[in-house]
Amino acid sequence: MASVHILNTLSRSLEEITPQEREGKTLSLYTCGPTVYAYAHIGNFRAYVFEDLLQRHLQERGFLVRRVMNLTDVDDKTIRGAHAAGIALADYTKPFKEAFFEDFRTLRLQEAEAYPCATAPDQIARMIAMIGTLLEKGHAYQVEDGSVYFRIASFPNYGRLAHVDLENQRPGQRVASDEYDKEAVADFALWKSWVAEDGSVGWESPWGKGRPGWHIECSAMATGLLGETIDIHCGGVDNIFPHHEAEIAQCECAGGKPFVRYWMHCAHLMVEGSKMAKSSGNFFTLRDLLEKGWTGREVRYALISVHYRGALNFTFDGLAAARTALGRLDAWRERLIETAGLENTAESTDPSTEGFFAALDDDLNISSALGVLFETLRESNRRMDQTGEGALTPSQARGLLNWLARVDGVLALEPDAVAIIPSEVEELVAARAAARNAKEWQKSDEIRDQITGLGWTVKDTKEGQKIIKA
RNA sequence: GGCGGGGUAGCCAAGUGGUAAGGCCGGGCUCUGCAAAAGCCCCAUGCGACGGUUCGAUUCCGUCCCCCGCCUCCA
Repeated sequence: MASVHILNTLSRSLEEITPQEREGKTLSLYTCGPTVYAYAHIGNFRAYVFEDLLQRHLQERGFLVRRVMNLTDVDDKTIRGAHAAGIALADYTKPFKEAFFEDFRTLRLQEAEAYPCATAPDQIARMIAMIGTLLEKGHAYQVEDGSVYFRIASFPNYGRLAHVDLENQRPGQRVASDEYDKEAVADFALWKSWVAEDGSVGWESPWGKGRPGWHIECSAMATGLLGETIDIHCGGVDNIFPHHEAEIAQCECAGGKPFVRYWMHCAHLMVEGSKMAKSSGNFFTLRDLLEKGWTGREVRYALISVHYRGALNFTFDGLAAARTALGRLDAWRERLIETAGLENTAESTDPSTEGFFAALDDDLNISSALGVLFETLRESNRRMDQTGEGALTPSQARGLLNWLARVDGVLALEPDAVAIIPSEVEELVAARAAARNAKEWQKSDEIRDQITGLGWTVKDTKEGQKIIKA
């Protein structure tokens, strides 16, 4: 039985992932989702692609993964955006939510079990209940304007995840005007009382009209849907402090149980040496890249092919490399299909191919896994070049295809569905075949130009003409 | 200042106390009417710098240099 090991941010050591129940197979996975005030950029999606790889590999290893991803649809930025647009908050966030799910599918991310929204009435109710509990237990306090803050001094473990000592922290640049009467600078808002800029945004609570703080949103949604102790919690490294630290404080103070067993964080996507961020303006959305002619799976490959804990420099050279590598994989796949023919029985693959999954067991070592994939590709191509002794047999090809199906289950990089070839193009291809048989090369080339003019590319292979969308 | 991640061929990148995976680019060849595609082969005496330990270090230890991130609502 294979065991999956990951680097736990909390312990900073490699740990084997095990279910909470002795004989169980289920793992709960909570992943911080987007704030829907704009289109998510591909830096955001790097985290989601990493989480998708994690989920798929855990499934390959026999676990049942219950994944929840939240959508933050109320915060300063969404309120500001709605206000600027002069529309209701829900109307402002709706198109960004829809776009997010569209991008999600384009990148072949597996569906989560639930996507709770912070503004859902049941979630708001849960947040209010949690805040009430924290107040009762003395972990929170209300200030003059009605806002409620978490009392960090009441939770000695605060800072354990990030390994920070609050005494050594430099004060941040921002000092919000509504936080002047906090007990301690580091105390964070659980409930923000309504102010004029909030417009129509606000919910009634025991502390008056207001809205939840960002941290309590995640705490409430995570424990509400997955239970008081979650197995794996992921996010970007920038969320370790203070967001995840705050989540721990809230959940463990309110519930009294350990909040998360394994914390995993992925490094940033970089652009020319700096972190890709909306605030820096150096970002690309998936839409930007699709418009430039890149496909979802090419972007997925580029994002998935670097280990999640290393910074990934985003470049168009990198995308081009992804495209070429995928083309090789596609050609190999087709060759295997041809070699396998109608053969049903599969010969087991070389044991070394299991190295692909073993590499992922080791904290998702994707580079090593891809190394196995491409070595397998070359070795079997070599054998398909041969005839007679040593040549790849149909049943061996079938075995490799079966293995490849498992690899696809984890990487999800199989080719897009073949585009439907218009009858007009089909006719030209047939005419060209006839011209080629008659060795009328000039006519053949003319027809090829016509096909190209219609937006298709024709290639002459040993098996005849192949047509792909240009 | 505190904490964390990193410096491996033109680019991306894995890895190991015993002599450097893999991908892209580039070069060669094969296939081929041409073109394109594809396949195979080649491509780091070298792993930020300098010391030390060792039979042997890119890998361990020490010192130093450089890059990036977080430090209160950024994945």
